[in-house]
Amino acid sequence: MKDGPDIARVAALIGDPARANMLTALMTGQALTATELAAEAGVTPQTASSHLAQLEAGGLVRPRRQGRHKYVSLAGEEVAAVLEGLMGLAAGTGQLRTRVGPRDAALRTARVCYNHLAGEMGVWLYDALLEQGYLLAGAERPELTEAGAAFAGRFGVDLEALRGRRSPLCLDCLDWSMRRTHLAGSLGRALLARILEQGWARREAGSRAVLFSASGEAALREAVLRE
Amino acid sequence: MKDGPDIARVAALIGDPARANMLTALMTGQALTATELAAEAGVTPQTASSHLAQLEAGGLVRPRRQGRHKYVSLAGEEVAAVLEGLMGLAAGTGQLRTRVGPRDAALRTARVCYNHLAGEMGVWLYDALLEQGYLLAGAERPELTEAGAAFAGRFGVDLEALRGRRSPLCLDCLDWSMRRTHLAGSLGRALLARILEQGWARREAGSRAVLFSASGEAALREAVLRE
DNA sequence: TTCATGCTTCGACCATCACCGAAACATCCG
DNA sequence: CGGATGTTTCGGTGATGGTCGAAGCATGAA
Repeated sequence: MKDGPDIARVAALIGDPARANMLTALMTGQALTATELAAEAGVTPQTASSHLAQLEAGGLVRPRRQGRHKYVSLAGEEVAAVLEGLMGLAAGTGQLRTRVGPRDAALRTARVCYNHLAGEMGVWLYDALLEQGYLLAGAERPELTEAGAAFAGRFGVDLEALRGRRSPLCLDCLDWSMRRTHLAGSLGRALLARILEQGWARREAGSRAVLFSASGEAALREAVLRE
Repeated sequence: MKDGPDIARVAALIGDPARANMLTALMTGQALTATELAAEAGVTPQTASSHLAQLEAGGLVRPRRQGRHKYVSLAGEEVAAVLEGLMGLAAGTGQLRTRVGPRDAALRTARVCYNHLAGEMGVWLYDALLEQGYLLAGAERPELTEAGAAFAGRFGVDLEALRGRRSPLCLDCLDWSMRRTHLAGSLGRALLARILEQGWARREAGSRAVLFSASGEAALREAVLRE
């Protein structure tokens, strides 16, 4: 039966190890050049070029030319969410590729998921926002309450600017390590940006890890939990 | 470079058209037999068997043998969520195939499966017991909770008598019209017995059909959902 | 301009894997 | 018991697609 949605085509794109490595590398949210991605995937630039062409045609990544460089980033949050979901499935079947180490622990604690916060801290933040009544879950997408809008203001997020964009304000994203939902969308991205701006946490170069300082973590909890 | 689980393995599983068609067919939540899935995928049973073995090894589907048939269903909600996400990524979201099950409407609605309730009502009852927290699924056999025991008492079931017997209290049984799980075991039998005793439904002579009256159906829903 | 760097296209090689025929195995029915 | 149906294993074939070398653009620097 040849009909049906082209789920196979998209999945086959992700299904190649070289392309999967590229996409995983792009989960940091950074835009990488074609040669950098070739190195990540462990293939020659020729091969990487072919892969990137396919990923573009499949709508998974978005290229941006700058001079003679070609910067590539994930096409959007939906792509990141699907990749995160796939990681959850892979982790669930015990097919971890990396042996557990200190770096893994850091990733589990807090990491970047495309452009928002994931890991234990991400899940905690999501749950806390729900508990404080700032966020309403249950529907197709989470919804920000009035109290939540006020909170965002206190947090230093310019909601009006975010609402003007096309991308949705709030989105659910599934965490592969926690198997729980955390907050994506432009609000999720803005919250992470503020956390970094405040110096509560910093990003490890070339990694998805987000390193909170002890005082930074306390400050975040304080900011979210205060009534 | 290599952080996170190996998504290529899982994605490659979904990436084959035949397997993708199988998974898409399973998105209804129904369990399908191996030959039915072969037809869905448009391949021979031999090929389908190979695909199913891979999907099982990858943890995407869960098999269940009943007689000489092999019923296969999705391994869990996470799998369905990922498939849903992939469908969203696919540009032209295709249509879902709708399979028509049994011919007799009455049998499909409610019937006797050996000694317990099957059909739409049977599946509804099973789901409702889960949702109310009366039943715990997921293990080898469903388990009755304390609240479930209390419910059984209110329902008029003598649990002590049932527990004395050798036959298991709770058993999963696969519905041939819904292709979903419903409750068998001595408790399943006792529940059906009480339903008939209360006059909520009656059996049609010489048939497996169980005919609920409108008030009887309402009474059953009331009894299960109250609180 | 000439050279260097980054990316893409072309061509060919080759491993992987889906596919099916045949046959074995398992289960149910009469 | 034998016959029918559903599922699995095995062996061999064929095709899709990843891979790289070599060469062809494109951009930036000297």
